[in-house]
Amino acid sequence: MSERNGHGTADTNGGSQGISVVHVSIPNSAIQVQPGFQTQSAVLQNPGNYQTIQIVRVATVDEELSSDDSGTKKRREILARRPSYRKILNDLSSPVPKMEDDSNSSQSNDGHDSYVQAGTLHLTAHGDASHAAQGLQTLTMTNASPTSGNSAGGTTIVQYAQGPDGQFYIPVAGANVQAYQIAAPGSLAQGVVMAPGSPMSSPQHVSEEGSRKRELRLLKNREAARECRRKKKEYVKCLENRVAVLENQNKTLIEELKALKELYCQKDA
DNA sequence: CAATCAAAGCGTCACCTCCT
DNA sequence: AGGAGGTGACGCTTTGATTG
Repeated sequence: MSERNGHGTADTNGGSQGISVVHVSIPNSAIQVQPGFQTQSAVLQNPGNYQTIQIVRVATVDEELSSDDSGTKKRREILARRPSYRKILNDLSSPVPKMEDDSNSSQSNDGHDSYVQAGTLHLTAHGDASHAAQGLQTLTMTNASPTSGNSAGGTTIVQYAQGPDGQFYIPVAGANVQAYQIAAPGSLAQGVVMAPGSPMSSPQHVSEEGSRKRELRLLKNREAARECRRKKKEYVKCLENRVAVLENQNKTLIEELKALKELYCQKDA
C-alpha cells in the first residue's frame, strides 16, 4: 500500500515554485511505502470472527474527552496523564488470561495480539564525501516495527540535495523517478545535515541553519505523526480484538456456569 | 453525472514526557 | 535544563458512497 501522492498543501505548494533534478539512488516505491499498513485491514480480512461476536463498546479516553465540554485546559490535564501508545501496547501485549476451553477464541484464530509491539523510528543523516561533493544527502528512516511489511525491511531512504540558493531538492513520492519537486525553504523536508566542511559562518548561513533545523524538525515530526497514527490504529485494532476474545471467554464461562448449575440441581433433586 | 457528505489521511503546531 | 520524540488538536485534501 502506498501513500497518496502529491497530497497536502504544504508539500505541493513547495513544488509549485519550480522543478529541479536530484540524484536519487532508490526506487520511488521505497519512499511511498508506509510501514505497517499491511496490517490495517486485518480485522476486515477476518469478518467471520465478528459476525457472531458482539463488540462491546468501551468508553475510551478519547470519547471521554470528546464529550467533555470543559475546554481544552481540562483536556490537556487528562491527556497529560495518558501514557503513550507504546506503553499502552506494551501493557496490552501481556497475554489475555487463557481459558482451558478456549478453542473458539477469535484471538487464537487471527492472532492479532501479536502485532502490538510498537515500532521505533530512527533517522540517520549521512554526509559522506561522494554525496557531499554533489550536495546530496541521505536520510535513512528505519522503522523497527515488526508489522512493517514493506519489502525494504522497514527502512526508507530519502535523498535530497541542497542547491546553491539554500533550497532543498527532494524526490516527489509517486512521481516519475526523473521528475522531482523543489522544496522551498519553509515548506518541506529540510532533513539535511550539513556536509562536513561547509562554510556556515555568515549571518545568512545562520538563518539558513535555522531554516534547515526547522525543516528537519518538520520532517521528523511528519514521520513521527505517521508512525503515531499507525500505532494508534494498531492499538485500536488490538483493543477490538481483545474485546472479541473476552466476549468469547465470557460466553464460554456463562455456558459453563449454566451447565454446572443444572448438574448441581439434578444432584440435589 | 454532478453535488454532497462522511470518513480517512496528512502536515503542522503545541504541549507533554523522557532522556542525557 | 534542553533536546528529542510522542501525541492530541486543527485545518486541509482526498476518496468513496450516496443521492437527486
